[in-house]
Amino acid sequence: MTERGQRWAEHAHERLTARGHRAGGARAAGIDGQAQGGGCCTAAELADALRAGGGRVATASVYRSLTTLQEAGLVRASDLGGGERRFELVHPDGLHHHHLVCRNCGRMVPFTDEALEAAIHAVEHRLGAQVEAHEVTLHGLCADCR
Amino acid sequence: MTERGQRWAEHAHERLTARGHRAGGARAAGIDGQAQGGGCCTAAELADALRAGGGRVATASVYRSLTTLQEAGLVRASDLGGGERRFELVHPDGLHHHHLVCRNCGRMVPFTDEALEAAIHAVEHRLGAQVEAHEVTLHGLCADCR
DNA sequence: GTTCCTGCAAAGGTTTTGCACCATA
DNA sequence: TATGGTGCAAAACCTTTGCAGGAAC
Repeated sequence: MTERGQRWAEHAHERLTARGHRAGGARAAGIDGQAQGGGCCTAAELADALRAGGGRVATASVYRSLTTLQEAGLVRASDLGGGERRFELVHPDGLHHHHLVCRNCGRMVPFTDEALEAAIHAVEHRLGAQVEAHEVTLHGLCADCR
Repeated sequence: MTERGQRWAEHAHERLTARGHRAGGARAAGIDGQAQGGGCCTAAELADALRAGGGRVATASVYRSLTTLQEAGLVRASDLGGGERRFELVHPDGLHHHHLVCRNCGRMVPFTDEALEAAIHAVEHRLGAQVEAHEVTLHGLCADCR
């Protein structure tokens, strides 16, 4: 697990406890699994990962944990295509990234870009809207596969 | 149907014929339904629209038509959340738009933005990737609901 | 001890597949 | 006429919900 993921996991456990939630196995699967997986996992992947480690967890409970994490603003659901919902970490420092999905190797390459964020902010102003979240997904070939 | 949608429908029928596909009822539902619906419909909506007009079409066939349209580069699937896949028109002039999804009224507000496109193009270059398609989705409140 | 979380099972929804029939070219 | 598209039905898939048991506080 990356140090950044570790920090997020601690932050997530603390925030859930502060909100009055209890700590159980499925919650650990949701949080620690996300932190270890880098934060772009499906519910089934998280459940499988915990079961592979000897744990016993129901996929349904992972969904429930992820719903709780969403409500607490700790993860965000995103459909990158493929019919399955993936869940991303929301870091306390506010930094977030977007994704390039490679159609050859299937990898998801995360990236950040200030100009992109600025452009989105400008669109928000121009439309008179109030943007609370946004996602950008690029489809094509990653640098390795090109 | 808008004139732009009309042009797209003719273009789509021509391209499918050129690719050796035959014209049937479900294909008409896929193409004409998309053109009339403005190009942001689910498969079920397209099937219902045709059935409301007295036609008889299976939802499964609409899915098959949409798959064919995707392979021909005439529509693009996008998950805007909500668990259902929506299909958007791909216009021959290359112009495309993105969406603001209002969490209050549920409306999808389309928009275009050159600075946004430029920023994405710059990201593509910086990553050394080859971007073939991209989508930007904003979530929040539209101008009316704010 | 009480409340909430969890596992299991079943239901719900969307999308895909199998197969025989029919229409297009 | 031969091929591919179509409708119907069933399967497959992901996600949600109900319920009783168990764990956390």
